[in-house]
Amino acid sequence: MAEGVDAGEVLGGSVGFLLSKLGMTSATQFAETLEPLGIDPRHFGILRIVEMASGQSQQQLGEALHIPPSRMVALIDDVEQRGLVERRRNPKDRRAHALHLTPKGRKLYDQALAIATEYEEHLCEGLSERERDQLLTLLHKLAAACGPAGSHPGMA
Amino acid sequence: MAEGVDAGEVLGGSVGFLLSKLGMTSATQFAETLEPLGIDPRHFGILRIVEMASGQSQQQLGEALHIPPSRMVALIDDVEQRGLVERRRNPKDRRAHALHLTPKGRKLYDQALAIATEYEEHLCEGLSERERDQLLTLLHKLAAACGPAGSHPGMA
DNA sequence: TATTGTTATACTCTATAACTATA
DNA sequence: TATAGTTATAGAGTATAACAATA
Repeated sequence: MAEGVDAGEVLGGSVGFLLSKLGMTSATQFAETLEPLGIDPRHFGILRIVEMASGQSQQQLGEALHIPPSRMVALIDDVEQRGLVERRRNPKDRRAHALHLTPKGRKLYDQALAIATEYEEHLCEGLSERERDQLLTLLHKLAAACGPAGSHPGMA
Repeated sequence: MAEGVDAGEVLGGSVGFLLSKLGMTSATQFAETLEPLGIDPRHFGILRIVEMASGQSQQQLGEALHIPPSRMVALIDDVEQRGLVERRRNPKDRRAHALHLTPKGRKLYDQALAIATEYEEHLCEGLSERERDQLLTLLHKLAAACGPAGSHPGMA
């Protein structure tokens, strides 16, 4: 039998350990809820930033997300082949690709947002409204101290 | 210029997003503080579980951590070559390796624990004692709802 | 000459499954 | 025959740097 060993619950009193564990678990679960849409959290991140900053070039977005150019190619290829994002030639600078959501992309982004909201509810369902606000506040405090804002390191 | 795009701060109101982002950031930072010791968080996890469950076999520990046998080999090879963990033949079953910390391994584990504690302090230094307790309580609540306990998924 | 996007190469990490030695 | 540990192989994902088109 394998239960001579009880893994884990020693560092349960550590914020860092819990944060890292919960962060990974919730990210995995979120990815699973996104699966029916055929995308993963990184695609979601791309759709989100293209929506926020329509018409920007690949490398501009890549810089904002700390993704190297060569990786952006594959990522954008991916969402483009699904008909979610469109590469348009910029007439002012024909080297650059201006990125835009297609109608299909916008629709799917909205669906993904809805799923994200739903997952957020699920994640927090053990918490009262007040506890949830507290948690958010505390996490923001931590985030402020924990390195210079920036985007989600999971993209990079 | 690349700052036409302000990445990230839209989902800042999401517990899931913050959790995942902070978890990854803190894990990376913790790995960096461990670097002077020549180990990373996974080695630390191995040392920790060997310390907790001395004399267990590779596969018993692997099961507890959800690490497949073939990966355990490389991991244990690693800590053994550094003289931190010892594989002893079990006379009762000579197929199995009983794992033990060496004196050097124990010393390094203690050092790593000290570093972990120090990093934990650093991580929480923006929080009052009371806030820190609150956060810990809230994270535990979340953890209870978020899948069946288990060990840190980063090991598996 | 510098820059956007692309491609090619090489490297790391991992899981799968074959293998050995013991049982 | 079944199990502990090991090794071999193949696949995914990635960064690096060379490359083409345009500026």
